[in-house]
Amino acid sequence: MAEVALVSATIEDVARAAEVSVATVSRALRGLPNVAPSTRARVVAAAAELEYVADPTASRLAGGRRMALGLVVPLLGQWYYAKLFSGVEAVATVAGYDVLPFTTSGPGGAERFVRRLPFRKRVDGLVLADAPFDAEQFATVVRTGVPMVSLGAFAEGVSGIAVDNIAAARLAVGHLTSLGHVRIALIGGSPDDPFRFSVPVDRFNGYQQALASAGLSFDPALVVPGNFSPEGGAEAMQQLLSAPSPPTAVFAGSDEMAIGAMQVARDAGWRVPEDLSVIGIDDHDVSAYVGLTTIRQDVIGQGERIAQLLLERLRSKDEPDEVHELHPTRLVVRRTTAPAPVGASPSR
Amino acid sequence: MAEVALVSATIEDVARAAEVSVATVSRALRGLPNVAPSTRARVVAAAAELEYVADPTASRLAGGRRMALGLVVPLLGQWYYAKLFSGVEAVATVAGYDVLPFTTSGPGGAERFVRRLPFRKRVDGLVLADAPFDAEQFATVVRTGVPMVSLGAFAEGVSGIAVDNIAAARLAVGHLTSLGHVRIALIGGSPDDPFRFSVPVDRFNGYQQALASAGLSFDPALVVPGNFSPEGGAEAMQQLLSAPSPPTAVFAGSDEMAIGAMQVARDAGWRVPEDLSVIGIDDHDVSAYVGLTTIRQDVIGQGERIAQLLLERLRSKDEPDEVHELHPTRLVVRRTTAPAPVGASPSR
DNA sequence: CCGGGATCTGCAAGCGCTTGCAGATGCCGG
DNA sequence: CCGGCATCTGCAAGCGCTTGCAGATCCCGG
Repeated sequence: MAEVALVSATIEDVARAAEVSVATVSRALRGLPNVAPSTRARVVAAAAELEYVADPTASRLAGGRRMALGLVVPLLGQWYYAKLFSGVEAVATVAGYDVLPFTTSGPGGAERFVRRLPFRKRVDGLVLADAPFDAEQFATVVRTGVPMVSLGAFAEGVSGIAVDNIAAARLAVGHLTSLGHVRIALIGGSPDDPFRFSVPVDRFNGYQQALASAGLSFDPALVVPGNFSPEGGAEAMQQLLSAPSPPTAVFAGSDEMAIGAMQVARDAGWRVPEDLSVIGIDDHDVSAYVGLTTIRQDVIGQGERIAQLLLERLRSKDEPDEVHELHPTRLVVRRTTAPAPVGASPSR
Repeated sequence: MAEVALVSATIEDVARAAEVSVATVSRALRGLPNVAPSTRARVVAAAAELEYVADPTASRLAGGRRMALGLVVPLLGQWYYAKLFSGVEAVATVAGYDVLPFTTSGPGGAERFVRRLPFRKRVDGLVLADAPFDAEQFATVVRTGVPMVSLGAFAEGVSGIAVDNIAAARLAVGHLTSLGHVRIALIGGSPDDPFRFSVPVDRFNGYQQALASAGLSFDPALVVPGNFSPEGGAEAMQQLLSAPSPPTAVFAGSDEMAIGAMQVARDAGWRVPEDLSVIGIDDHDVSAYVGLTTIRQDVIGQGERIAQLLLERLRSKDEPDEVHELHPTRLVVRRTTAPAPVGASPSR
């Protein structure tokens, strides 16, 4: 049993114990070639005896690699980003990388992030998730030369993945039109919403396309921002309810907004799905349990994939080809969507 | 406009540009005393011109402090831990610390964590959140000498905070008994559940105390594990429904379990709250929007507080007094609890 | 028995900072 | 006008590793 390690062993202690040089210890412990098996065994034994672990800070300095990935997200603590983080973290950890979160919606927001570029010299690569940057800000970030990949929105020069938001929106709205709905509202992020960048735009486009496919007209009064939160969804629904000619179905850009919206509708005496159909996007952990029809996406899987992409990029010396992957979504029908109420299809 | 910084400036570049020594640059930029104002200005200007930022890795090595906090949680990506993370991260960031997550429920679980002690030499301090360690494992972690604080369960020798789970459970069950409920089920973590450690135990005790206070008898058949997930809550409810004498009210140890339970009950034709009252703990983001009555706790606030506690501990040279803070909870009555159905109060 | 390549190991120079110590300078009161 | 102290600055030794290079050893075929 070893003593309490008030000051823990360094590589030098191990070298002394194994009667080799520190260089050999370093090579032996990291599994590098050109170390005699017997030597390696001796080193490993000494290291174990001393409970030695290499100081990552020193390794990083000497090795020139930070062994850390940055994850830029609007905020932590929201369902989507928490799942994303766990996916990224899982893959990064296995590869020996730490992952450092950077938020762009805290105090100062994206502007502060771009002014400080806090990831400089701390990470080897960056995952930009729904980065709310304008073109100039984006260019500033790119100019740091830090390898990066993007999630949720594609940018020239940067590999990335995203779900096909246009397709997802079409899937959702198509489900509603196939149920006979004619007045279909969209609760999205606001146009100037920093969150999820092009995501709301794509979903809006998909929404319009689906309406067009079904021969339905587009009514701007049925499009309201929802801020990707239950509160925002609730406010949006409030607004829709007071419209001169309210919708019979709502497509919300996230399940959290959908849940907020449903609540308001029910409070106002509308039955879901009899009077109002509601569909979301995400398949949030609780969605199955509130019966919400939704477009499912695999957020953890996206996190894992984007981390892999970044790690590959870091491994390959030569700049790899730019890749833009579209991840699939799936319609999950539950109990918040139903055929349009009869006689409730007004203006056309 | 500076050139593209393929290789970024080091402290030596700045020293050269400002015509001072690297030592002076270091002192000037960090705001240390004994630097002439004019010198400091010159250094700051040079640093700005070169877009210099100190390499944290080098600072850490030289400074002897890792400037990182470890956050040990069962898993990321769950509501509670995501919120916690964001609270910890906010405070740590302001103080210049990174926060590294460590999960204890992934592959290998707590055992792997204790065997590897992956936080060694990487963090200056550790937040143990609902650490699922037995006494021996806990001792091993403590023996590393890394300063630590705990969240969710108190341990001798370690400062920490927690919500008063006994009180919270009493509050919840008291609410139900005051509504006339007599058969009240508890959905908690399982006894051998790694998650949240003493939390389920405390809540169980509070549950029993509240029953006793109301003069109600305790029925072990009404206590089932729920694993702190919606799925677990659903399974638990399934079990309760098939009990010979089912409950009229359910107290779930988390809102996610409550939501899962409600769904199953409703699927089985029970009306909530007319036939079955349900109360949770947490006040999850969506709880307000599904009308769930709950015991609210401020998770982000707990994260902020525990981070402060740890930072204070790191700052003070002398070992500070051990502190055990109990954080308040609050009953939030919504629409899932109601008076016990009449004529439905059987065995007593 | 010898030369040369393959293997193994050690030396020492960093990686980019921080910091204790000492030297240089400037200022004050006596 | 001088000694002494306070203020400012630089020197250089680390922090604990990694890695290019060269020396030492060993083995084999010729």
